[in-house]
Amino acid sequence: MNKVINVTTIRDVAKDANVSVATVSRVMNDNGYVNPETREKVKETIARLNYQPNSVARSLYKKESKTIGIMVPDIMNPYFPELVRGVEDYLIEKGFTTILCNTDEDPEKERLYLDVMKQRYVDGAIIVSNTLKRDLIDEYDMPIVALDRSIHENVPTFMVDNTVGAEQATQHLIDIGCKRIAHVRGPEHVENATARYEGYYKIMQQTNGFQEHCVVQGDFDQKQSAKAVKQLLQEQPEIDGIFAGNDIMALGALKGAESLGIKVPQELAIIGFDGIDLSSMTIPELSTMSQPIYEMSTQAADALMSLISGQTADETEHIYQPTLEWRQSTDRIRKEDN
Amino acid sequence: MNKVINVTTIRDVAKDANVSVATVSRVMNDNGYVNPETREKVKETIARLNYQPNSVARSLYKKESKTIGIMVPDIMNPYFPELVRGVEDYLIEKGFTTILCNTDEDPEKERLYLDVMKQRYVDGAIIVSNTLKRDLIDEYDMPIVALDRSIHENVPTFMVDNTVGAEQATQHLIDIGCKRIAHVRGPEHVENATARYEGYYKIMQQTNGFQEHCVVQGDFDQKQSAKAVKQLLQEQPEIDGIFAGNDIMALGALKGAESLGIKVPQELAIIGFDGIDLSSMTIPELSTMSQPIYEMSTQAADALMSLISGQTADETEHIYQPTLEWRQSTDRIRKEDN
DNA sequence: CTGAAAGCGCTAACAG
DNA sequence: CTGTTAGCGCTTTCAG
Repeated sequence: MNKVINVTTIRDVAKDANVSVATVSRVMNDNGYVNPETREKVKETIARLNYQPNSVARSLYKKESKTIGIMVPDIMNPYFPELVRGVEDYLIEKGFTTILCNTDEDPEKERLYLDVMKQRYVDGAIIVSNTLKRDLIDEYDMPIVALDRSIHENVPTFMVDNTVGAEQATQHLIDIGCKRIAHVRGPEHVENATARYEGYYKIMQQTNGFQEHCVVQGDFDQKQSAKAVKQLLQEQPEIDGIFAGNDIMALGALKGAESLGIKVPQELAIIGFDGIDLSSMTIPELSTMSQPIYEMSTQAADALMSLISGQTADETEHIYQPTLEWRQSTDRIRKEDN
Repeated sequence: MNKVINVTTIRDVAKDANVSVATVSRVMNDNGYVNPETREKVKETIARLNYQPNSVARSLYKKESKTIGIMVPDIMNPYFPELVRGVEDYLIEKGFTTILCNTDEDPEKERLYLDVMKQRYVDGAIIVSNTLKRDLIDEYDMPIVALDRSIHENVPTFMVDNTVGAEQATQHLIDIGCKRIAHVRGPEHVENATARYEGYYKIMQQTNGFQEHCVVQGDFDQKQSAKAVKQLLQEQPEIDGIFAGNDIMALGALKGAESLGIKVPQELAIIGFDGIDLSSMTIPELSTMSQPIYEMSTQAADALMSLISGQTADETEHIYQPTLEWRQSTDRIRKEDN
C-alpha cells in the first residue's frame, strides 16, 4: 500500500557513514558533541546521498511542523494578496511554509481550518477576521496574531489607525475645498469599516459648516458602491466630495459619477482607503489613504515567530499610520472663499 | 522540551472505550470488520472526547499528507488569486490543504519549494511556470498538473487557447473597423505571451491591407505598457486599435492614450486578455478575451486528485476557449468604408 | 470480529 | 564523543 518511492533516510546515511543515526541527527541539527572528523564524514555522506530529512517524522516527535496558517476572508479581494505575500516571503526565509485559508468570513470555515491546523501541528496562525471569538481561539491554544482587524485585546494585532486615516481623508477633502462631503462605508459588521466611518463623522462634526454628514452603504463592493453613489448624486447633486471606505468602493464611486457625466475631480473629488496597486492604475488615478500593507504583514509574521519560539508578546497593539496619496481624483486647488 | 498541549490520542479513546487502538482505527477509517455495537460505542467515545486524529502521525505511516502545493509566480499579480482560490476551494472539500508558493519565476525558489514539498510528503502540485524543466520534475517524482502554461507534453495541462484567443481579439478590432492595429506583447520567455503575439501576427498577415503589423514590449506590466504605448502613439498617430497581451497592459495602454488626449474607444480601440475582475472596473470598461479562470483551476485540481489516487491521466492537454467580452473600450460601430 | 505488535523516520535521553 | 533505545500517534498485517 505504501508508495514505492524510495528516498534515503537517516538510517541509510548512518549505515553508509558507519555511524549511528543519533550521530547523523546530531550533525544535521548542529546539536551535541560530534568529533570534527566524523562530522565531516557524515556531511559528505549526506551530500553524496542527497539526503533530506523527513519533516513529517520530525514533526511527529517535536509536535511542531514549521508551518503556519494564514486565514483571510478571500484571496480574490485585492487587498489580501499583498498581505499574504508579505507573510509568505518572510516565513519561507525562516524555513516555514504557509497554508492558505479562505474563510469568506464564515465561522464554520474558520473553525474547520482551525481544526485542520491543529491536526497538523501547525505552529501558529495569522488571522484576518471579525467573526472569530476569543474563546474559540483559546480552545485551540495556538500562537495567533491578528492582522488588519483586531480579535481580542490580548492577541497581538497589526493594523492601521483606521479612524485617524479616515479623519485625514475627510480633512483632505475639506482642504481642497469640498463643501458637501459624503461617505461610502463598508459593512456594519466589519470593525474597520465602522472605525473609518467614525473618523469621517468626527471631522464632519467638528468642522464649521459641515454638520450635515451623509453616508451610504457600499458594502466593500464596487458595484454596490457605484449604485449607491449614483443614487446619492442624483438626489444630492451638491455633493462635491466623497470619501470611500476602501479603494474598491472608490472605484465604484468613480463609475457612479461617470454614469451621470460628473467630472472627477473638477466637480467631484473622490478619495479611497487602502492604497492597493489598483488605485494608481485607474483614470483618473485615485487618491487614497495608503496602508503599509507589506510592512505590516512581515512584522506580523515576525511577531508570530517570536510567539512560536516562546517569547511573550511585548505589546499587543501595533498601529500603523496610513499616508495620504494625493493623486488625480482629488487634484484641485483649494478655493479661497469660505 | 515537547509542548505541554495534551490532546486526546487514539490510545485515550481506546482505553476509555475498552477496546484496542486497532479497533478505534478501524471505525475511524471505516475499514475492516467491527461489531456494530462496538462501533457505536467507539463512535460515542470519539464524540464525547472530541477526538481528532493526528494527521502527522497518519502521514508518517502512509507517506502522504493530504496536502498539495500551488506554485504561482506572484500572488500579487491579479490573475493568480482567482486561480489559487479555485484550487483551494476545490481541495478543501476533498480534505486537502493548500500550501502557497510564490516563485517569482525563479528556478531557485521553484527548486526550494519542491524540496520542501517532498520533505513533507506533499501529495502533488499544481504549477504555473515556464522555467520548470521536465527532468527536474522527474527528480521529484510527484503528481503534477500544469496550469496556465504548459511544462511538458506529458504533464496534464489546463490552459486557454492563447493563439486562437489572440486571433479573435485581433479580428474583433478589425470587425469594429480598426485600420491600423498594434500589439503590446508580454515577455519573450513566457510562452503564452508569444502565443498571443502569434495569433495577432497571423490575423494581420492574412487580412487584406493589414500587412503592417506593429509590436511593442509591455512586459506584462502596466507602467511599462503605458510608456511603450505612449511612445508608439506619438510615432504612429494613425494607430486606431491596440491588442494588449493581458489586461494589466491594456490598462497601461489606456493610460498611455489618455496622456496624449486620445479618446478611447472613439479614436483608439483597446482590447485586453484574461478577463480579470479589474477589467470591468475601469473607465472605460475594458474589452477583453476572458478566460474561464475559476473553472480551469478547479478542473486542474480535480485532475490532480485523480493522479494522486493512482489513475493515469486520460488526456494531457485541456484547452479552453476564451470568450470575447465586448465592453466600452472597443465600443464602436463598424465603419462601412474600406 | 478483535488485539498485539511492528513499524513510518526522526529526536533525545541515557549509558557508555 | 558516540551508540542504544524508547517513543511521537497512527495503520496494518497477523494471529487468534
